[in-house]
Amino acid sequence: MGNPKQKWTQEEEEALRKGVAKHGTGKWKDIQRDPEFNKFLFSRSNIDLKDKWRNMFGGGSGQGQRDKARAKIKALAEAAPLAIQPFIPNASVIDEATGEIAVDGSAKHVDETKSTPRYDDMIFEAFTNLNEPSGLEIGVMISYIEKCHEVSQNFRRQLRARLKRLVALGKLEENQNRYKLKEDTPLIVKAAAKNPTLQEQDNRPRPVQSAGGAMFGETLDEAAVACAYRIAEAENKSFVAAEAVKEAERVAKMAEDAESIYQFTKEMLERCSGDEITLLA
DNA sequence: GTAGGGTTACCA
DNA sequence: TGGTAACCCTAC
Repeated sequence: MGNPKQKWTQEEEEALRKGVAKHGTGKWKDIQRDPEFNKFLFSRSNIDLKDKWRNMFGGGSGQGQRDKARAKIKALAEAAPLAIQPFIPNASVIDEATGEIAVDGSAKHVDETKSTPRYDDMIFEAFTNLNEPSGLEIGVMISYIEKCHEVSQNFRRQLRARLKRLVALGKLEENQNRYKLKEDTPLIVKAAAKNPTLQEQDNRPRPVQSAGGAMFGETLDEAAVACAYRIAEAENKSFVAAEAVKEAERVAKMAEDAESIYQFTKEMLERCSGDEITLLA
């Protein structure tokens, strides 16, 4: 890829926006071919259009909606912090004086770490807090980080890249899409040293809360996250439907206007063709 | 033809 | 050095 990058101009972006408004997302070829926009987009391929739209708004489904989903998940997590991370051994929230897990501290911890820490910190935090001896699946890690931190648009891509990088650096090991901290990674040593019982806790089965407890073999954490996702997903669909209704209403209004103009023009034509002198206001 | 993940140039 | 945006690749 030695090609120099061709930055998008304001005109191109505007043409893309209008093209999407006219044809909808996913109709990149139609937009690109449309004579109205082609004069601005002739140097761009349909793929370019798709990529640019993804960069601008996070893809056809709308990054804004994905943000809303994330916000929803976070809101749920914050609304019920005890339900979401009740018993997970967490070196960050262990009371140094007593050695006990400070459950209330988990919410505080979440708040304190919201200020977009670096990916490495987030990754290691996930390893520490989710403490999975068999390795952490990337989806679980993403859910956890999205729940606890403000993340960028293409956070998932960046996270994957970062994980690969850490594997390459020998800080992590990957096995069947699960990531584990290498034994000699200082973080684990540090966490274990802080709380000597931590390693024992690792091997314990996760306790299940009786009130609305975990179901079907999931941990409570996973169940809560899955639940939050379902709700967010449903709300997304509702939002998309509402947008579609708005769009339909807008098109109907345009049709109505067009009809008025047509009637007016027709009337004028009739008057003019009938030798009638018509004054326009 | 499109979606989504990966790669890389560029910038702060 | 990390983040972003443009470009590339591949599966569907």
